[in-house]
Amino acid sequence: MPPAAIARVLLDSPLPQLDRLFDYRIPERWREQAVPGVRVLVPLRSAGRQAKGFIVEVADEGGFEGVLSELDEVVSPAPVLDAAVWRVVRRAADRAAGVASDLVRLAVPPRQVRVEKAWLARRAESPAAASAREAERPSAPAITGYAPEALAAVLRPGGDVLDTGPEEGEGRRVALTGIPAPVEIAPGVWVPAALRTLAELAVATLAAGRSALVSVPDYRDLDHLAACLALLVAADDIARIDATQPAGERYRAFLRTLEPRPVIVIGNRSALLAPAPALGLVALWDDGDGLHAEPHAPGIHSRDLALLRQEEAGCSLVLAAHARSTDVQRLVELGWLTAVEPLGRWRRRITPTAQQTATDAGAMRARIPSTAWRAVSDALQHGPVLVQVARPGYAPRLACADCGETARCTACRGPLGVARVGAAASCRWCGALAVAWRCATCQGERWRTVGRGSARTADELGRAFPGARVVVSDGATPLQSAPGGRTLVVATRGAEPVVAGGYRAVLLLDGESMLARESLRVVEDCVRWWCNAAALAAPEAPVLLVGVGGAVATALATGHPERVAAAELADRRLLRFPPAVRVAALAGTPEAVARATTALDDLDGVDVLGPIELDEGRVRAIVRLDYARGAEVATRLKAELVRGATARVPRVPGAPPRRRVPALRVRFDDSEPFDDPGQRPVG
DNA sequence: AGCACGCCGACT
DNA sequence: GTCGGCGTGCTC
Repeated sequence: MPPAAIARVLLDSPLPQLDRLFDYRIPERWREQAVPGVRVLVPLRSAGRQAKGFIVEVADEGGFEGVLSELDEVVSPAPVLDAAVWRVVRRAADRAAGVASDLVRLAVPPRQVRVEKAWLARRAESPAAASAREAERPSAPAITGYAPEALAAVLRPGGDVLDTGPEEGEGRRVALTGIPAPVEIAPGVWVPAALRTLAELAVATLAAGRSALVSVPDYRDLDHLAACLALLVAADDIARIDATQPAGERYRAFLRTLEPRPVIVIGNRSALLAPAPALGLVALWDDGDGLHAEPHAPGIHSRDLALLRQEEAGCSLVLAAHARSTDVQRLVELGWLTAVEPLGRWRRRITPTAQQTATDAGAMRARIPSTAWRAVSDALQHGPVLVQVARPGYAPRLACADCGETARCTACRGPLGVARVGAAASCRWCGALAVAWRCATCQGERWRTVGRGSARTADELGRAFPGARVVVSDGATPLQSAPGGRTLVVATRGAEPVVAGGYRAVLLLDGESMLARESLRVVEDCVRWWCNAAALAAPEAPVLLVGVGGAVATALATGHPERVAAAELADRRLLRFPPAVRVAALAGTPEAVARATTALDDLDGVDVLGPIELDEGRVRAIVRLDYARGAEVATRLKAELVRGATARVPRVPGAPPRRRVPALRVRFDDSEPFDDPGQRPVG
């Protein structure tokens, strides 16, 4: 086939009105190199003005009627935008009324010229290397702790969409409950068993000659996963893609995923958009973790990326967690995912323990019921004990000593707290020291501490259990692992370290205040935090949850956290809240928001909450939509975004700088609008 | 975003 | 007569 004459190019621009393919004539000198996936420079509108972009496809004739410009330059012959990745990116952007290039930036790391040149040179000189290494394929490991037949479909090689009928697809997409205990993978090296499971699944996929993508929410998970994989496969079989790496290393890992030899890609969100040949498995750990929600536009959740990637590749999908999210529960109930549990002996029970009313026995004793107190004492004889608390610092909140009103920062209205024993009060949002503080309500000048953070809990436990070493692990300074022996580990939720052999007891404090947070997802978040902490306990160790009762406690006591997800989902269906429906938050000028909601007026299965006032002159409305309406709503909102981007903001005469704030912002599937911003956690 | 095009007010 | 203000629209 002769080289094509026309390149269809995606421009690297965040503007919604440029989010489509532009045709360019390929000049003779670039004919060989102008292939799909390469970075290019193209003229845009006027000579001299250049835009970066990617060739998405080439053709002999374009659909464009006008006169075509010529491509300026093929930046490099490396085809960095993979065709399959492009299809996923396009679909993901369309689903969220977003701009594809925002996702391409996530999928394709910034170019590193030296690294790329070295890679291209190596590739040119040894095309035989790939086949030579075929012989070194790892042997398939067993998947520890699960019935082999439960995961057989996940591990079946092949899996092209075309040869997979509905029956054959059965069991290929799985909601996997993790094994709730740490395991020793090498002498003295302990990791959460669930991450070993993901490593085993990935290696089994590689052994079948296919690539695997594994995405985890945070870096401690990633380190555990990497440690497991390092014991099972060669370093060259693993590509680690995460944003904290030096740029060169990251780009080298990314280029590895472009090679024809199958690879295991690990990382966070970006790993789900790695090219990876012959994709056999997409796996995601702990989809409920907030770190899987992308803060940047267009804010696609890792779970959605995983689902789209799996669908595009027709491969296996594993969404693994200790506690099921309502989103995964929905997919299980739809039959889209098959639930797989570890073999029976691994059911983890969390024992609810009633909160005692305070007596004169001391504050700490009141906070810890006597049964729990005894359990901790006993467990400390045998090894470390984990105490989970809700908040970091010494005193998470201060209140006016006179009127009791929450003490707030004079600069930003954030809540004041005390980080360490004897430290000065400071704002938990902006960090400003509270000098010359006065109560906004009663003008009082003295405050008192309210509640206990990790530091204060550690302080008190240290005194209550003399002879025990106390260590603190919180969001600011998380520990990957903690020492054994007679140790009390006080950790904020999500920052619990792993200890050798597992904790001999786990005490979950502050359940009541964690549940009191005003958030749509508070219950499933709490259950997730508790189950994840419980999973760090030794197999037979007691796990005690203080001060939580009701159906949630019952589900946890019987070892069935998924029942909480089912009940929550049922509630959300009644209320028409996500994930029973999809939502789109529309923020902007009242006119732009009104026009956008009007554009959706005639659609069934779509309703609008609000708009409500935000800050100066801006409003927000929430659109709720049935899943079946997703494509139509996204298309119409995208059209509104294009219009809003070109229409000017009404100008105020005499106003100094004309704000270049877009008239309309659209964000799909973000539950933040349902949460109380006043209780925003920080750090 | 940028940049050109276009249609009304003060100017050599 | 035309220089240039910024409102308007487009980018293969």
